[in-house]
Amino acid sequence: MSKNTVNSDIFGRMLKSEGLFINREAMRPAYTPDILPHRGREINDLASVLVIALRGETPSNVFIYGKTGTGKTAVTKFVGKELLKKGKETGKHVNFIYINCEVVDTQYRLLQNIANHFISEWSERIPFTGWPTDEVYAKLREAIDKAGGVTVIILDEVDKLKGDEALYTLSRINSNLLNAKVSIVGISNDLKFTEFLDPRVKSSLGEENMIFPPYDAGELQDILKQRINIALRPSSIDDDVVPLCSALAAQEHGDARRALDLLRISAELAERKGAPKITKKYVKLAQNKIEIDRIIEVIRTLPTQSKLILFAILLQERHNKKAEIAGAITTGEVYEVYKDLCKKTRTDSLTQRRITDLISELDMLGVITARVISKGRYGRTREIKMSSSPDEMMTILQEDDVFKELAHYKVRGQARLI
DNA sequence: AATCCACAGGAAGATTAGGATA
DNA sequence: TATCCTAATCTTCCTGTGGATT
Repeated sequence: MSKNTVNSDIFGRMLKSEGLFINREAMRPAYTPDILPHRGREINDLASVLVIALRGETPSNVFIYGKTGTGKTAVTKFVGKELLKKGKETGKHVNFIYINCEVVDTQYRLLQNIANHFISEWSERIPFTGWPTDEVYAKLREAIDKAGGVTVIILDEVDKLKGDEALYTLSRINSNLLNAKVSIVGISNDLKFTEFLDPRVKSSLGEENMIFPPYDAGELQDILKQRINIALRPSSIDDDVVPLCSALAAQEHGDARRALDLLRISAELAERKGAPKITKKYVKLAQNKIEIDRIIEVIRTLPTQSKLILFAILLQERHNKKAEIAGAITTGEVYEVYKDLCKKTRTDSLTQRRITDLISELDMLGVITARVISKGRYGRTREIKMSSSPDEMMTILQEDDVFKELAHYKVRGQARLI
């Protein structure tokens, strides 16, 4: 935006200006396209298990594994949609319920959710809380039986479900039904998930297992191209952008969501800059933005103690820079500043042993880099560095009330050896 | 070659928080 | 509601160590 434009009717002008998008939604993770490239096999496999429902019989329970962004959710939703469509065409009674267990994560809420799917009357619905769990279960049985037919229940991210009792209850439900049939499709990105399950649940849930392999770079390219056709204006993208996004996402275990995010954010950044084309430059910027957003989110959800440590690191680094002290920060320095911060905020301080662990935790989260080095005669310690953008981190930390009173805190000068 | 710093990081036990159970 | 259980957190005590210095 140039400085001499008038500030009136900003939205009007923004709407009029040619954007890069035709259909922004098609780039979002939640969007399910009509064609899923390179997932024909998986669609077929799942469908061949579930067709049985259209013959009025109970399909085997299925367990689907695969890393994030390998199309598990998209495939199951797609097959579900087709199943419902065919059910309607052929007059067979088929129900399809999709539940994300990260949102609905307790036995009560799971049963309540499924039951409410069958109950349209608001007054009849099961409340969020208040009923004994077995009563919800009874109501659920009643509702499913009344609806009849075959019900396919998708449990996305089953590993997030608290306790395996919910799964046990559900896997047994068929023996309590007279008029209806239920089969369960569990989705998880944790391959080791079933190892910790009750063996009874394990055998009943894993009648059929499917593994979704990650996409390779070429497949990712096809996915991106397909979305680009729907989402973007023609010739609004450089030829080398798609290969780049695909290659970057392929490095991260072939995550299609990642590739799409990268492309969408590149497009958004390019559009915001008023660029006519998405170029490599914007992919780099997008990558950077994703990383910063991730770090910001991590910091925001950090426990107070870790925030204090990070704050101490930031302060010490700022102090060192100002005093022109070369070299990275050490654990001991951080601990001293940290203890002082605790005193100022009247927080209980932890021992240095624990701080050691918390520092390596911050390192694993990618917020800082902490490498063990030896300074010979002067001991062994961790060399702590900020990964990037300390100013943003500072801003985020300051959202926390604990830091309100530390706004003007200064690290007192201390003599440093070496 | 021996010393010794300034911590790393393992082991085990104590404390705490949160959730399940009676 | 009380109490019991478990997993996570934290402390205490400890041994180990890379390499500049002596």
